[in-house]
Amino acid sequence: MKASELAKRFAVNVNTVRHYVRSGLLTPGKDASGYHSFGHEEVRRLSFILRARALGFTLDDIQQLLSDATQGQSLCPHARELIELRLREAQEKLINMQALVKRMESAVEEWKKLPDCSPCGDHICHLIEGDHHE
Amino acid sequence: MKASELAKRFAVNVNTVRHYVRSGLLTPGKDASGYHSFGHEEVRRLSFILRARALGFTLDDIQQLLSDATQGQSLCPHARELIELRLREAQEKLINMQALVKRMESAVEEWKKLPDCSPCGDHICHLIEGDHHE
DNA sequence: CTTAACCTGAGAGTTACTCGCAGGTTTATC
DNA sequence: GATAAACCTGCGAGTAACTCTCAGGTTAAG
Repeated sequence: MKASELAKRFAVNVNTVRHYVRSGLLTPGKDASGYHSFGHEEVRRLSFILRARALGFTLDDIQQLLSDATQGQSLCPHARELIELRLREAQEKLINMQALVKRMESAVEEWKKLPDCSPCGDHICHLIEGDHHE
Repeated sequence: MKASELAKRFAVNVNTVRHYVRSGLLTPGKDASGYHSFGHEEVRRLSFILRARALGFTLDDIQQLLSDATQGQSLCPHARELIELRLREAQEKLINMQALVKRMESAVEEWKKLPDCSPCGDHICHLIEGDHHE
């Protein structure tokens, strides 16, 4: 199976597959003319990668887990540890995003009440510099 | 005022100030020995940049707004247009983050009920590959 | 006068792709 | 059998917004 076929099968960009090859997450063989040759094992690995990615693991995490696996170790403890770390990070990021969206939404609302202005010696843009979102 | 003093005054990393200089957001003068010299104008610009950044504008947006301002134009219409765009993007990102965090939280919960395993021919990690989060 | 502390620009590293390129391969058409 | 369209390859660079490191120059302290 060639890179483009694999990509189509999983509905991902061919460049994503190539990116995974380049970063060592996938290690296909080569056919006579130098084309990648993905077998069952690689299909399974890509499936694993996409699942893990959807659960918030980084590509580096996934690399570590796959390398645990090839050493025959149980990677579950490692996976549990990593997902809790990534979850904490994601929760923090989520809180920041929520606050940002709120700030943006109130700014848009407030700005509706305010007229346009021109930059003068005192300010660059009274909308952005104003005290309505402090 | 030198870069490090400006950074301290706004409680940002010196490298952030340098980054803004490098990307043309700040254009300080130079003293006799080649050190940056930030005046009132630059202080005001940095203040503007940080406010705008906190409202979700990208550095590129801010660059555009500042360039509107130096041309004496009212940048308010532009600012209103940009913030609505960035708000829509942020809302979408927020929704994705919420979904991700939910997926991660249920995975962590589900995994608590499951034992560790070793990789075998059928799977790499039954936690990640399992159907409990479909 | 030396040394520590500071400054500079430039370059690389971060994340996870995505795109473009030059050059080689395969397939289809004439 | 020639040619062209449609693939494939590795590699380099671009994305956002910093952050870190480096070598080399400057200044303040002892």
